[in-house]
Amino acid sequence: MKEIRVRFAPSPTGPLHIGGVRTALYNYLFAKKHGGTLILRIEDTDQTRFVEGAENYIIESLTWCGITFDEGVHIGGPYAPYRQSDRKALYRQYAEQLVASGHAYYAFDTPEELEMLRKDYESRKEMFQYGPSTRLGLKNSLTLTADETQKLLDSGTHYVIRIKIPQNETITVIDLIRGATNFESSLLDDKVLFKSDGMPTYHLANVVDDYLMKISHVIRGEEWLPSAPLHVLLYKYLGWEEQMPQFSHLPLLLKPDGNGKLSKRDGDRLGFPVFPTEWQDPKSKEISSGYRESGYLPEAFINMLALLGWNPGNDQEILSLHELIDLFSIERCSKSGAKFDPEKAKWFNHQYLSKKTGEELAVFLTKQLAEKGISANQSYITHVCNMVKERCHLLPDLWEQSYFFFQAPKSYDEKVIAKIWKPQTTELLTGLTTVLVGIELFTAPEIEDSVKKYCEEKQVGMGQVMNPLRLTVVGTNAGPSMFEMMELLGQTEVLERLNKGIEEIKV
RNA sequence: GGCCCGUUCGUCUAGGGGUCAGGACGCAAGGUUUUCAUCCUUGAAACAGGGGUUCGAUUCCCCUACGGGCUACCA
Repeated sequence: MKEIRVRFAPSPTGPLHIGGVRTALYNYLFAKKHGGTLILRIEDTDQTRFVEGAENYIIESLTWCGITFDEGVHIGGPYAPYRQSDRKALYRQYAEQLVASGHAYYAFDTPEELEMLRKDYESRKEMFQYGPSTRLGLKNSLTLTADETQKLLDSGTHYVIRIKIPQNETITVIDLIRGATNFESSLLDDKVLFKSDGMPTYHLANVVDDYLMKISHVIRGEEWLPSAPLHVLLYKYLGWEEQMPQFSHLPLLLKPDGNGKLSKRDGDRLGFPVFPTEWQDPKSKEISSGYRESGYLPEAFINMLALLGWNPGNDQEILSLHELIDLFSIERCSKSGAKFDPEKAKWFNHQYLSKKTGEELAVFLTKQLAEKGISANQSYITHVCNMVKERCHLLPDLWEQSYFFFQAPKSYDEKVIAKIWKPQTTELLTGLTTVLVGIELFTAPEIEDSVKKYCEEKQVGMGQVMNPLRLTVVGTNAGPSMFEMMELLGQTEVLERLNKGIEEIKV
């Protein structure tokens, strides 16, 4: 069987959004599943769209996701270089080979001429197509004599090389997800393969590199399906039909609301990240938020993404990277686009977060505390994490759910006071202080015991005491188990807060 | 406009000629909890429409509608 070699081939035109990450992920899963090789190739044939730092961003954000490559622009490999601009010298010969074999031709029309032609057609409500029906009326090596063509070439006139699309052929694209799709060649146009700046277009570079790098499967977004017949033709005309990779076109990721494919704007508009990690535009300096910075765990992020357009065929939703590799199959990818759901992304993160150990989470909370100038000992922080982790969805919740372990309340929630602070509360709590002072071993069970006894003595329900007590200790009516919390805070601290509360809370 | 792809609860989806059309997110109601959250239980919620084929179609075929993608010397 043919060796499995797949590639992720982004353009460094900006940060990679989650749709791109998913494409990378599916390539990764496919490669790992079949013991194959995953390659990172940078497709930077359009130098006008180059964005500083984008390539680096792609590498770093995928690394955060846990997606690793076997060959690529950042690690080299047997088919280096892996950046198309570094392979520039290589493409011209293939374009010229196509001209020589009669499957392509030189075209000398300027962009301005073509633009005018398009406008002209448009005004007649028609679409201009550089193809079989029009190419004989344009300035190219098909209409010029060999002499004239040569003269233009020699004089340094700008030219492009276009594919000569055949007249009445049906081109079949076999796709592992969608099956066979037929395209009529007469509806295709003579796409530019080689640009006047000496660079190939995507179509040529992609086919040449996939061939040269022995790519066995092309897994890419659905937006490439319409140009797949062109690629099939290229393999055929270059004489590489036997080595043509198998195609899979992934469905698109759509906006959570409304219609259309997910874009950067949607994130800003709806308040969720569309990029794996934070990105700052080098020109506008505008910052786009990332999943990492928003407090998502990479495992959760990847798990969520994997299930957007693929599923294992059973009800299991929480899947480790290892399980994903094990279960993945390209045939189980869905055909229709998936609307992205930010709420479910949070749910996934909650699942992973609550299963982390206190030690693991302490690393994050320690960092958050440091930013606020708070320090505490590690075992205390670990304890706190264990106590609050199940209440957290995103990493910043660690602090949101536990701040009162690190600072006494500065104020008390008015609404809660109104609801629970009764006329006899002050007296009840004052009595409680003497009970708490008397506890020798300040542990949760001991405290619970004493408080229960106290309530029985006073003939009041636990809530009468516990709710106001929580208010004095936390500042509001939220938080984990009071008794465990008190044990962790310690007798002195609890009494201090209690006394302060009794002092300050008046109805 | 043309070409191509698609269409199961609001969303992600399973299923596939005879099913109570299953799960998850979200939502609602109960329960647990001294509180909030978690958690547990329950509930509402879907086969786009019309024609075929068939004893039977959500499942197969066709048409329509709707959605999406592409239609650059961008990728």
